Amino acid sequence: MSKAVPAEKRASAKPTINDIARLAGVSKKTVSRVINQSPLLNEDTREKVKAVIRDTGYVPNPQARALALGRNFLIGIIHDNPNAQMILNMQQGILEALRDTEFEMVVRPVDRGSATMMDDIRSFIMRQRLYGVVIMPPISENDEIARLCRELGCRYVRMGSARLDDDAHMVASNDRDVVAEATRYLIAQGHRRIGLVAGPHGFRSARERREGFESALAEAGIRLPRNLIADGQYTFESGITATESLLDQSPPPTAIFASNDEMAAAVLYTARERGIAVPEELSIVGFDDTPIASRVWPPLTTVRWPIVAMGRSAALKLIRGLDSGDDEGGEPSTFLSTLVRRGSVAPPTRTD
Amino acid sequence: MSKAVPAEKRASAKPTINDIARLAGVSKKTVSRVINQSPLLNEDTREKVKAVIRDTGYVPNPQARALALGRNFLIGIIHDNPNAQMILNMQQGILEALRDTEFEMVVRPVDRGSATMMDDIRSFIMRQRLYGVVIMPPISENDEIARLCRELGCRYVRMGSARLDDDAHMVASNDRDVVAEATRYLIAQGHRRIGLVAGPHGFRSARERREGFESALAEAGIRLPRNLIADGQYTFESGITATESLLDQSPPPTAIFASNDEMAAAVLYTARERGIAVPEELSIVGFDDTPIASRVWPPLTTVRWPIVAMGRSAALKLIRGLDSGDDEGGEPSTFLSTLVRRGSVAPPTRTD
DNA sequence: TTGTATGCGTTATCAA
DNA sequence: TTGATAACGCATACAA
Repeated sequence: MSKAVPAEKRASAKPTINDIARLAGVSKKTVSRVINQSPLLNEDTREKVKAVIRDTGYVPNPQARALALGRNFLIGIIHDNPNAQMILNMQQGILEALRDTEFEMVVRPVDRGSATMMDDIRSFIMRQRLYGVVIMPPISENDEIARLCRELGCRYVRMGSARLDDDAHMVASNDRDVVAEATRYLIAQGHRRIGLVAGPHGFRSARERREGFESALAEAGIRLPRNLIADGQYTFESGITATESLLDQSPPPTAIFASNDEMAAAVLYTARERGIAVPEELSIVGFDDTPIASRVWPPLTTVRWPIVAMGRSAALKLIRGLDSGDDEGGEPSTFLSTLVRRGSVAPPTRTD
Repeated sequence: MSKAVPAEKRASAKPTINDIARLAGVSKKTVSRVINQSPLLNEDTREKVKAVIRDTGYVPNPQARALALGRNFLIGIIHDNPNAQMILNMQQGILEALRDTEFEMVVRPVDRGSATMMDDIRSFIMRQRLYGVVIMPPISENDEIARLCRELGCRYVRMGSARLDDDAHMVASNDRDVVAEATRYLIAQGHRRIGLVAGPHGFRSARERREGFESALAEAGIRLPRNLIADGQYTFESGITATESLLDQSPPPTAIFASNDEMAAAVLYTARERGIAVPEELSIVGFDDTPIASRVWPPLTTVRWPIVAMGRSAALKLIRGLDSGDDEGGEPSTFLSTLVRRGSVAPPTRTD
């Protein structure tokens, strides 16, 4: 090919694989092998090329790689989560794992109410040729999405409150266990009439937390009257309504476990509104350890799950999937949440 | 689930521009012209090709376009923001603008303390060949980053509390005005000793809010003693310290304006800790209208800025930059924040 | 162990 | 107004 047409390349132009090959006196393919860490390469050649790459500051063009490989170096994060802090913590964990790799993170909020949600996700994955996706709760509980990912050949990891999938596709917390622990803590403080603000029907996390709550009561031989369970939707507003129905009982509960912090904050808010002293007349336990839990007065006893670590692990599962088929000896799949004890729990001052 | 969807979407058989050209009986360049809305095209040809595109469900491959064009269809969002809700609202606004376009959003948190921050941003923009970036406060106040974007030929829009750049590169709120309004509201309630929890030095938003506060006091002829100004860092913890120093004054203020909600929550927290009744003994005003403002008791009077609309506008400024050189008659650059009155303000019960 | 030729899906050049 | 052909930067088969 003649060099009549192309103009003299500017010194500032980004070097390409051709420049490296020319400067190192090898073919492009050899440079490509160095980049992709091919095992069959003479060490001297490898070092020579590496030196040129260092000197020139060469970085492979991700778009060209994406085109040639038929897939992009993008990790998607799919969520329909109202909890901003959780999403950001997850993003932080994922980005920690992606730091110093060629991957970038793209975010896609979805609307579970939308009729086109599955198609949206499909075109998101297809168009961007995503390398993999991390699916956040509660949308992660939707098995359809996991099936779609498999169908499209897109790696995925789901985050959730229980094991919904095999180890390679899951980072889970032990919601049931830790809620049982939290409930035992309330019982140990002397509480017997304990109310539950449950999460929405159909949410696995809601079920896990409820079952943990119920199992701890059963284990202590405490009967749970039906009217001490109020349904919530994980929102502050629904928490208000649920709390009102609990506090209207006679006698009212001396403690309430709310299935997330939003609703726990609503319990506290409602108690204040009614002039009920917390924790003296009413103890409260939440779940998530979002910032709000530590910013209200009194600060809320709650459950903290290691979301950043889960995000990091989820991303590593995705990008490590390259070399190791299974995940044994790799990233953990279950993460232990812990009870954080703050000022919203005290022994009951009233006994019935 | 999505069986009604046209079968062309199968992963195995994605049509390419060649397929469209063959089916339409034209060259690929002509198809390319249709895709890119080239003006010099026979209408009949255009319609014919469009019909084939519709029928096949053809979608151009973004990776190939990125390679050929030398730039990607990605909008970056750069932030170093501790306020999760603000980031998510911004993301929502940007995504609303990007919906039904070929653009995707990629998120990049940065660490202003890091020595490599500028290099991180540079390589982020260069490697991904970003189409444009939205820069969130407070990092948006850094003029170096704007200069870097210009140098790299990357479009950018900054979000901030004041106009730091020209219209095409800025979405700003009127912090100074609205804080003056909030302060006048406190004065109208009868407050004279009003404390300020200021934001960090060097933050433009902190300066704007402080100046709005001071101007309203000056305008009412109220002298602001030096010891009624406490420095904060926009964090809850710093708000605690600042509030303590204010409440230790004698006499203490009857109202406090905190430069963001995190610190306003800290004011409330500290007041509760000391048994000071809010709003009877102490009125509180915050800024941001984050979820926490409406979830504490009493709910906080605060300033709400239209972040979703600002995000939408920022993204539109970026992707509209194509056809219209200037931004006249286009997206607005200034957005009006509003005072949200809740229960944390009341007339003072004590007069000095 | 290394190189050559070709493909990935699109856009740009320039001639028809 | 349209089309043949060459980029774009990298990876893979297949040779050497």
